[in-house]
Amino acid sequence: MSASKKTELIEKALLAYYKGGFQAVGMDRLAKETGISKTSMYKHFRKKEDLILEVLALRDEQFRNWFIRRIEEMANTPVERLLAIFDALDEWFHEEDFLSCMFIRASSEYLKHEDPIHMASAKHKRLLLAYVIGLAEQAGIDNPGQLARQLMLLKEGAILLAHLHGPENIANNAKSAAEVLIKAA
Amino acid sequence: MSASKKTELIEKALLAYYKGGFQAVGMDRLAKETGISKTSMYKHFRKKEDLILEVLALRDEQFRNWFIRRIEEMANTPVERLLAIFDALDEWFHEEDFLSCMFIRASSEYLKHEDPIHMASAKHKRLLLAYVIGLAEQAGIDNPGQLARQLMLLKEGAILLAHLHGPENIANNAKSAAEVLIKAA
DNA sequence: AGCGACCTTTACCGATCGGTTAACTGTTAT
DNA sequence: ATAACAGTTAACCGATCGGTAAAGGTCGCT
Repeated sequence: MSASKKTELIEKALLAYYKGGFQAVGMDRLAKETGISKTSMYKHFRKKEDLILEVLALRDEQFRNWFIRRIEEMANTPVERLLAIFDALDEWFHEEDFLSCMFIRASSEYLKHEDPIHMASAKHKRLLLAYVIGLAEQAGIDNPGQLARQLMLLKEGAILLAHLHGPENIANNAKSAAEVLIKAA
Repeated sequence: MSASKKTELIEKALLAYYKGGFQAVGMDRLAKETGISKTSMYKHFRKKEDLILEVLALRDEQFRNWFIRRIEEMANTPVERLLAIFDALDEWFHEEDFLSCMFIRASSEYLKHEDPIHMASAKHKRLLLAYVIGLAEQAGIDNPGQLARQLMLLKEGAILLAHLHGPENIANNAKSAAEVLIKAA
């Protein structure tokens, strides 16, 4: 299998896991859906966990790229960008196949803090937090870490409730809370 | 099996699922851990899903009782109680075996909106929201629904990040955001 | 004692799980 | 022609999955 085939496998696995869940999608089903035999998969990944970790690495890159690019397209000043976080979320929530955040779900399926999959999920959230802290610093806010963490609370809560109760008004509600928090900071 | 035995089974299943996850804990393992044979279990539950639904019903009752009681013990005015939400969360996050919220996890394992387990999780969150709306109304806040939903965003985000990054300062951070939101409302 | 009704246990079902073995195919070098 | 090699495949492994059937115990009742 070529390197591009490996990439293709990871991309297809990402879609299958996103639609169906990590534990629920087995290696046989993955082989059937991707058209790649199990033996070929296991040439590249010692364990299922290793494949999942590569899937999460791809998703981390994809999502952060999309999220940050979208925010910077939609707003130009740091403060506006802090608010644009929630406009980007709103777009995401209204995608046809939105099924929560892959990393939230991963940490719910792999519960223990020492689990590599759990740790990868935590890392993704930390990287996003770091970006938001950067925006808060550029905005000249006192205690940018505190504001950024509060906006992340709103963001994670919004993802959850958009999945549980549907996307209507969730992001907007979070955005108006964010406005208040930013003005106060 | 007596009715009390059935209750005992549900209680033990709750602990096993909370520690290990719904999909990861199979019926055989459950039978071994509880000392109750599979056949006996299937006398009372047609499917595993039915058992999970009863476990979630118990958890819903347990958690909401504890949460509301704790809030009302800690504070007396409606506004103070809106803030005490986050003190109660802080206690929860620091429990030794805290492993996120059972309903968040359930909705991450059973993704589809039509899934009964997913729906039970959504219902739990709606019941909690209703309680918070009640507090906001008692506090005489304009648009109590909006404030309550925003506080719920903070709450769900706090649960997630306490699970992913550890409990330190998460609830406190959410609480100071809540103070700002309440003052503005 | 003997019958039946209930409850529990053991043993089993086919399907699927994550993971491996060994045989097969196609290409290249000699 | 053939040997060596890489890449792929189907077939298989023991374990476990959710769920069931049949046998075994225990009880009150006659």
